[in-house]
Amino acid sequence: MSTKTTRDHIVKCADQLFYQQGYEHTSFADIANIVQISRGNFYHHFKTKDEILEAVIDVRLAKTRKMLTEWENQSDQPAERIRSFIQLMITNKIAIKNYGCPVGTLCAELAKLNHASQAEANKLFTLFRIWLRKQFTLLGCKENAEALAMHLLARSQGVATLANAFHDEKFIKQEVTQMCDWLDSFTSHATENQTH
Amino acid sequence: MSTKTTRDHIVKCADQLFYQQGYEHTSFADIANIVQISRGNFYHHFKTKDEILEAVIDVRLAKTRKMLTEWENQSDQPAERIRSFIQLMITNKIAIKNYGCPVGTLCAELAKLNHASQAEANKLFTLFRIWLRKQFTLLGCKENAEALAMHLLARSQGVATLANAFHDEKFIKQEVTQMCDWLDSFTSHATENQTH
DNA sequence: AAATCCATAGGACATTTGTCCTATTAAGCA
DNA sequence: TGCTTAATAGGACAAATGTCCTATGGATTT
Repeated sequence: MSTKTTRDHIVKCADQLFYQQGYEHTSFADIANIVQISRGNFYHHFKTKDEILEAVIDVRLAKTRKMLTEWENQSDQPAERIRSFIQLMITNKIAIKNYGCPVGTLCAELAKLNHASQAEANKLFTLFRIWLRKQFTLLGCKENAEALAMHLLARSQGVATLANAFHDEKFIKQEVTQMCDWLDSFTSHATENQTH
Repeated sequence: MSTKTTRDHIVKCADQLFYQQGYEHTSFADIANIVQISRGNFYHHFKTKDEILEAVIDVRLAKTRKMLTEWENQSDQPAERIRSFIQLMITNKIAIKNYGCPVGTLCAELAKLNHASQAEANKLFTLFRIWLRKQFTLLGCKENAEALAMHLLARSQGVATLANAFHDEKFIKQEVTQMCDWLDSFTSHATENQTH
């Protein structure tokens, strides 16, 4: 396998299971089964289930930061960068159809559980939020950048929720096209500062 | 209390708890505690936890149907009816901020659990979907009615998800205003068949 | 070679959870 | 009034879950 340490392997498997089955519905035994490890050994690496969750969130945060940086490096045009964000839904459309958005569903679950790691998980949203705001600012929408970032984030979330409920990937494509069109309307006449 | 039978009371309390804490995270004991009933008596009304969930979903479906009918009776203008749907987010903004959308979060959870009642819960979405499609058709957007219904549904879901994650009701107001503006663009020139 | 430390295994343990059984009480009906 | 059925209470029970302890094996260091 590609992971080096046992700990990394545990986190990787837990990450997947938390996404597919939810955090609460995933038991120690579930993870141990997949990792092929005894529960005793398990406890040697993580003292509590919450600790695993923290590690999973940390990994997701790191991966997200890396991804956002890559998008910035791939193009110096903010519109193109934002398009990378939108296109991510296409790349992950099968997973989204089956399990929803990894960020949205985790934050929603932790909110219901009133879990201590809520704030940490929400940072995932914040990463995208701030990054998008930055790109919209660069696009020339300084005044509305924050609202536009939240707006786009919300639309993505909604699309993921419905695609998951209706098991419909075509809907993702459809909405992604609309979001791209919406984005284009800023590059063509950005000075209007419109929000649509 | 306003409920008549014990069964109704159980369903009412379970409904609330499932919304606030999630289905899996709500135990028999939790419900019994609030209903002030013994677990033995509990089992007399519902043989399994799944049965309670079914009853809760049935109640939600009935309430939703009633609400949609009322919106239709309150106005014969489709645009006004759709506005009722959008405005619902304002009415429930505090609950949405605290617990997200009752429909979206339930469907998302049941999807993760791969629960047998998934399809039944999704009917809640379908009710809104079909109703909205009908209103958009009446508005003169026959070709795009289905896409428009899904689009509006998705936007509502996204707003609920983010308002919950960021504990931000102001964002709900903000987006509701935008959705109303978007809706207005159909009444002013409906023949263009635009989707924005 | 001896000693120390880390990884792993397997099982113990208390608690919770969903489920179910039995006994008692209340209510409707003949 | 007597009988049948429904409602309620309290507890039993097995399974699962998160947590924790102890023992063994292997590796590194002294």
